[in-house]
Amino acid sequence: MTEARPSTETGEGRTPRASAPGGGAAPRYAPGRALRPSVKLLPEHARGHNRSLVLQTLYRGGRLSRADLARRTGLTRVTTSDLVAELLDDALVVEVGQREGSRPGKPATLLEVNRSGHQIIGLDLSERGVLRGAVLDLDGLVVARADAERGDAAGEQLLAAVVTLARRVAALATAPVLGVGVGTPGVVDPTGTVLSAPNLGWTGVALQSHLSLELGLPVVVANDANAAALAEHTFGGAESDLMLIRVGLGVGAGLLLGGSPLFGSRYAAGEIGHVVVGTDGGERCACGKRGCLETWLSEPRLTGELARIRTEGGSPEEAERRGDAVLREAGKRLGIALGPVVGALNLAEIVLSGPEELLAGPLLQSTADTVRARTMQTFSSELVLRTTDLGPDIVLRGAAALVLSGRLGVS
Amino acid sequence: MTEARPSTETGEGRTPRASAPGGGAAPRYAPGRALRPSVKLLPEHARGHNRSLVLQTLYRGGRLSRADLARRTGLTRVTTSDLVAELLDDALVVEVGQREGSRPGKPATLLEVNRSGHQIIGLDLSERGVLRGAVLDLDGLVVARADAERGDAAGEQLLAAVVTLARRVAALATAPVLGVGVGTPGVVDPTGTVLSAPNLGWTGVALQSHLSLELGLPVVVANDANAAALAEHTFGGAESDLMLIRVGLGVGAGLLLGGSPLFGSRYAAGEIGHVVVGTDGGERCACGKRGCLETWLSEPRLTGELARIRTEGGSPEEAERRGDAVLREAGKRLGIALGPVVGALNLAEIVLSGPEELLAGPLLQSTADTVRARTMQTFSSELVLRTTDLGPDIVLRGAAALVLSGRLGVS
DNA sequence: CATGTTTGTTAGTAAAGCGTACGAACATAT
DNA sequence: ATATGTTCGTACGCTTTACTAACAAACATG
Repeated sequence: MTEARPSTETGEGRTPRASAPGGGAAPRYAPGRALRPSVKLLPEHARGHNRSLVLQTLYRGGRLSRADLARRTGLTRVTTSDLVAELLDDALVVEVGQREGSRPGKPATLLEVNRSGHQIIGLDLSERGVLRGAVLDLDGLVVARADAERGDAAGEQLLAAVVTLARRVAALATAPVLGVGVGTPGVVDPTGTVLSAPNLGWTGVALQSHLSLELGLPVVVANDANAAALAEHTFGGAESDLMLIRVGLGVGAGLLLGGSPLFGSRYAAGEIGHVVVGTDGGERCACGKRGCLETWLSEPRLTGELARIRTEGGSPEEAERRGDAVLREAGKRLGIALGPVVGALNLAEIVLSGPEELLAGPLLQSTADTVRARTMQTFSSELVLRTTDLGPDIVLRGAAALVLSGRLGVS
Repeated sequence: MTEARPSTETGEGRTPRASAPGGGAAPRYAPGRALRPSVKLLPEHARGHNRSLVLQTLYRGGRLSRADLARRTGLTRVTTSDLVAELLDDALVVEVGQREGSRPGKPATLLEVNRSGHQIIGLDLSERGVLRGAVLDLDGLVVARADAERGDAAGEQLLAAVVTLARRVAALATAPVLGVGVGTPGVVDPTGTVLSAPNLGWTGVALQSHLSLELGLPVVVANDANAAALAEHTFGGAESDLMLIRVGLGVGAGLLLGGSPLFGSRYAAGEIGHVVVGTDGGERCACGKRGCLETWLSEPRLTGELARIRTEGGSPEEAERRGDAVLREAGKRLGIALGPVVGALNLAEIVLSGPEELLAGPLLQSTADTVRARTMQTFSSELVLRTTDLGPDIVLRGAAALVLSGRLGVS
């Protein structure tokens, strides 16, 4: 079931330049890691890049022949053919018959991404009280699920629970596992170490290397909001300059700029929950400040407020009116916070993810109105502001997108 | 004097894979353009990358031997030697004697970037009423200057004036010109076309290709604030997650994230002047909204306000007190606008550029205080907020940095 | 003076992509 | 039916790139 090796991953010190490892059917390339300008670039890296390029083209373009791929990528038919042979070998691509329609010349052999040849394991640690896991296919669709009660586990104990869940999910896979993606709350560095996640009781937990060692599989770890943003881009058809806002216990954001996730100087990009918004005070926040975005927008605060209104009586219409006012105010605050970000980044799209019944109505509308009223018209007229279509599985699917992106260079 | 060919630059269609063009001593590589995942990557591109890597290492590291470079880059001594030979050939690097000090082994031949082997032409179109030009060395220091009155030239006429100035500056160069960098206000796309610059009366002006054709030199064009941000990073020792705020006629910003400039989905990133800030009204802005950042922070508005206070009389202490209050309020507004951006991007550094007498005192202090009061402590405690050390030449030097980065891969 | 160290270069090898050329398989014109 | 042209996929040889191995030069030290 598991196919890839334990993956020391980073620090590949002395890479043997041989073509295929003895291990058999393992994918041969760890493609396109971020090309920091301070790293040497070998021809074999170029090959990995081109291999990803071919796969990516096929992933986006549907059924294509080798010649089509060559035309689209700019590579030669020869080279393309060679790369395709490798991908066929690794069971990432399959031939699906010949092209119909009568044209002159030899009929083209159509290729497609092998949707059933591999599966991906996704873990979502961002929900309160429960650890969620799933097996997903290469399209990011959930094939099987397994959850685990979190109880009040934290620290080491929680880490063990995550490993156990991952094993249970892995057992559900019906095809070789391409890798494990994890979306976790907190600050995560690029090596997959959770630097700080108060909700989980984690500080400096080397989640990626630990899981990878325990499972013998490649593992990719990222912040849940970043994962969700990637999901929105890969599976939700979102633009490549995207901000995803997650409303839950707190408020967090994931940013995709020019198609690649933003980490920030201390890997804490997207932590907007404790930004003060507006110049007119506001409630006191747990962090000590007054008027943090979370004091207006978090799920507990909103549901609490709505419940209070309902219990206070009054006509149903009156309650709805007051409830909408609360939601609109929350949306307005979000809009106020987003204004400068939209201006500074020239974002193309903002996506809200969280409890649909809270976000989808007056809140979203009010956010949109506020952003438009507070930024240059050029920006706001081209800005798309919407709620996600990916539903509650967004982080699981984002985890899958992490693996696709990290292992295959597909996004 | 000019050495490089007219530079069709983009769209290199059929690149002959021959090693050196007949033209003689021209640098052979146009290095490290942004590696979009949708572009094929050839071994020769890898070589360009490695060449840049060696040069960059030397640029940052001072005097190093070939063996040193090999150790730092991870490349072999052989490969490094080969790349260095090329760089020597192109007069980008020089040998500067042997290493002193008694160690065993053959003494090392020290190398250095050839500071005087090439020069760069920088143009700054962002100042009111004047076009500024300069010859700079590879360290970004101004060697010679030439300015031109702009008068009320705009559109075609202004474009011609820019070409004329560029020619005058080029005539001042005393070494082969590596390229021409231009910092211009407005929205600039990556091909160097000015999509929109109201101040200059330009819409869709293909500045890069026009200049390049006229001058027969490689040309790089960017927004002035982006250029300034790059200058701050390359010459000012700033971090690689940086936001530079330019206060002048309006307010603009340039962003450097992870060391590379951010363009935004419509290439309009950094346009924060017309973001509404605060929730308490404010003056009406030329753009029609109320409370735009520019209504608090622009140079005309601040100098006007200060002049008004001074003419209104009162004791000097009273005038100073009231002047400081104006500056503090402006700083506070900037801080309010920056809060969400700092939180969303986890910036490491914010640099202010503009009239020193306005920015350096209470304004800066107030901005810093406000940002700290309105963002998570983790962020603010690690955030550096300061005015630039590069002075009024920041855009010229940024233009030079553009050329260094675009032509040599050095930043 | 022998030995060890560091530097920089020479020679040979493996990988990657290109260009050319070729057979296979099809449509269409004669 | 045959000839011609087109498109697809592959085989062969070449160039570029960076690697390994080996070596001479130039120094310090016992």
